Amino acid sequence: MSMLHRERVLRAATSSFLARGYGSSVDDIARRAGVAKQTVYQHFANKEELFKAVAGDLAKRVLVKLEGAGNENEVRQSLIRFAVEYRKRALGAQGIATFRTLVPEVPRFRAVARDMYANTAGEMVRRLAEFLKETLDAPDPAFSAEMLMSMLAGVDRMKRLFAVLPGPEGETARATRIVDLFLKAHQP
Amino acid sequence: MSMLHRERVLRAATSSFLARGYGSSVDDIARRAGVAKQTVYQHFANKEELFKAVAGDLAKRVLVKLEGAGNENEVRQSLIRFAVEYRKRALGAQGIATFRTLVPEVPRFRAVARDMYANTAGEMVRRLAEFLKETLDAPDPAFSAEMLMSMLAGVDRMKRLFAVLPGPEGETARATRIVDLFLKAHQP
DNA sequence: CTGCGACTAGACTGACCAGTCTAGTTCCCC
DNA sequence: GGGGAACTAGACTGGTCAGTCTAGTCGCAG
Repeated sequence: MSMLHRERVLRAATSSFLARGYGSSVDDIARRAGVAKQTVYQHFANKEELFKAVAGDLAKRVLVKLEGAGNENEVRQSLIRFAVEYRKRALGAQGIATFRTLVPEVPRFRAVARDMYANTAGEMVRRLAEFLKETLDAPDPAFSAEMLMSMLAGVDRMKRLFAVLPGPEGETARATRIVDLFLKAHQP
Repeated sequence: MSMLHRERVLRAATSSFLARGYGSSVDDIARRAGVAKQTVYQHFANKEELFKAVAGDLAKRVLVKLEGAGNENEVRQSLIRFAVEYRKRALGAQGIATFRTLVPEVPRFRAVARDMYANTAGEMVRRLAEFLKETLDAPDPAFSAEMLMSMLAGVDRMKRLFAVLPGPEGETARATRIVDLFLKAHQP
């Protein structure tokens, strides 16, 4: 029973925090979980601990695979696949809601926030850098990785965060255009 | 008297909202302004209106000038000056605090948020696109402008938002490196 | 059948807060 | 000197919320 209820609470808390931020009430979370408020406190010491648990779960959902490649065209294809997938996670409704929920609470949870960054965007940069080092022989792969990630989710994330509708360009087309610009900047 | 007090309230509200988000209490803002709570309500119908006024003021502080240029090296220098200045505003303590304050409240003020984007980052993209069209003859200047803005404040903004310390590289050096990468991608 | 641990509904405390109201002050304009 | 607009301190209402407490239910292990 115990773990089952814990899961229910965690799921309800996730959707509640995503929808209304840290301001969501514990009463509301308990109601959504179909559980008594006391049960919430049986599994989590207080609201902050519950939030940390939710935040940890949420952060993990951003990670994207990045497969190796042989010739030059395969590198491009791999990067495009990566780009499309990463944008799907980072710019999708859930990614944006996650961002909106976590960002304002960072001052309250500085250490946790740092870890979360390291396990998500930071980890992504590391993997991408490794890939670029092997395939493109980039002189500063970490820098290159950061630039590609920035182009994939810089202004476009801002637009979504500020409720601005994205342009008419298709997702794949935009990802491809960005990867090609990136590759052009990395020609020998 | 009237305007003087209005200003005091606005300034106090700005620093309060920046420090604690929309959750700041009106009592607190009035106290910081050295003013009775009633006076706040004499100038702003309610807390939401006060927040909108503050948000409008805050947003305007991001805009950066972009001066014209003649030969190729001057273009580079102009872009570097722009890059350094833009990063100073977008990534400085106040820029980050502004971001943290506004982002979670967007759902509450969708229309205002859209306008704010249009007047700041959006306007910036337009000006930059105009500049790139004239100086670099870029085929899609709006896209190029978005990519430069993304590289200037993509991953680096994320790092600051998540309390991750930025690397040891100096601000000017990083801005220069980004501009050079951008220019390399736009060679004919 | 006994005792225990997880659960339930719901009441309760203490705190905080937006917004209103009262009663009185200060200052300026007519 | 009279009137009005902006101001003051502070009390008050009605609401929300985190976290605790009570009293009781349910199922299971010994």
